[in-house]
Amino acid sequence: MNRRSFHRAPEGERRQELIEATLDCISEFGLKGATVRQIAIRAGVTAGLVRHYFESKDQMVAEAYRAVIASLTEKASEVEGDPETRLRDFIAINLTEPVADSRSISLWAAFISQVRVDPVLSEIHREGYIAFRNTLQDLLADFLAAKGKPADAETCRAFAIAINGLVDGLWIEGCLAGDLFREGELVAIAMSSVEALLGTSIGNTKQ
Amino acid sequence: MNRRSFHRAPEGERRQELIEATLDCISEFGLKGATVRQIAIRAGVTAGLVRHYFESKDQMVAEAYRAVIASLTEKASEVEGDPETRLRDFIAINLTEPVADSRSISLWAAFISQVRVDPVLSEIHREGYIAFRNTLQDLLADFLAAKGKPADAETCRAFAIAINGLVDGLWIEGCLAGDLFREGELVAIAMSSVEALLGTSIGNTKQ
DNA sequence: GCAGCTATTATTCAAGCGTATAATAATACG
DNA sequence: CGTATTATTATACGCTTGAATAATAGCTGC
Repeated sequence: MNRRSFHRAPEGERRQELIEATLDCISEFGLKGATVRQIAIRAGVTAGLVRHYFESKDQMVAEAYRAVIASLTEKASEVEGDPETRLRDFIAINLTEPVADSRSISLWAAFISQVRVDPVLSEIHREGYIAFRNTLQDLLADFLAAKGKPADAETCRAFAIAINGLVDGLWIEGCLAGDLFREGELVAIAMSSVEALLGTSIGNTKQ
Repeated sequence: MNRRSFHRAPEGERRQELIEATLDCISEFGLKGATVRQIAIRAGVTAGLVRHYFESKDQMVAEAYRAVIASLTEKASEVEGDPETRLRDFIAINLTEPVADSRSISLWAAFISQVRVDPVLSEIHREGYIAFRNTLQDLLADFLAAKGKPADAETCRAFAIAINGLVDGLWIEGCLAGDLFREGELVAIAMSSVEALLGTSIGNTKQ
């Protein structure tokens, strides 16, 4: 009747570990395979503990989704410097690791597939999407203004929609079939495409 | 001890019904909620019948995925007319119903989330992606040639990657948040974006 | 209109699911 | 150093799952 020995995790840390373990399981085994038991094994605890930190498994999964959205968003909103640099970095960040990798898209797709099913996830998604596009739209407004181009709201909106679509689409291509592209090819295509769309150089001189 | 009455379905028809019911359930309840019993109810049969037509539930799901890929692909590859018309129709078809709707993306996402998990689904995905991009690349080669623009393989490849990304990205935006866009807005943005990318009018005169 | 075939139903099974509960080991505090 | 607190383990429960099996209803050909 020996019980396992264990250590009590500091405030909030175990919660974080459980969420991370949830994401690991979802990306490796799918939503279906991310069972409470599997997640507990991954986190190095027993299954019962989940219910000590979360009201239900569903609630834990929803919080895990928030974490995914945050990680996909935060890197891109940390760009600094003049508008041109920020735009360039925004594009590059979203099309290279760690944002662009197969784990990310597995997680993203798993949750997207539930958006129609679960109103909670649906709301989390919508907030994240709007925030992401607004970040891009503001970036474009600054950039166009700096270039002396027309930057009215309607123009920026259309550009933001198009470039958001382009970046998302290339992100997906890269995540799902990265081996079909040469090193840096997707970023290069994105840069020249954005230049063509905006009708302006974005000084992609680092290459 | 009355048994339910039933009718024997003609060759192949029941298979098709089961696959359709599978897709209905996945889009409504997610992969997790698409149980053999739920699928059978949707198809109007009992659960046992599934195993009469398929070796396992997994095999049925894989065939359902093939059906999704086919339905997302076939409409776009049926375009006819001169290269300019075909390119325009290709874009429009992919960004309007029935290709662009919330059911489609739920299904697409559900399967994409499994690509890392299940090698069978992974292979189905890759074939579909390559076929789709090749269709687009051929379309672009014809179009550029007709316009007297350079249409070497490398150029077409880059354009195909970019436009594929753009269309996919806009498709996702439209599917997930269609209410954030005005009627026809996404198609219009796609058309003018492609014109900017290719540096050529695509005679979007129908508008 | 009957005999044979098989598509379909009905029922059962073991395994795995999320959750509930009780025992206990680790820590914090006087 | 002893005691209260609670994070964690261990175990059990009711339910659902995909699958296997046996019984039977509907069709086909003669």
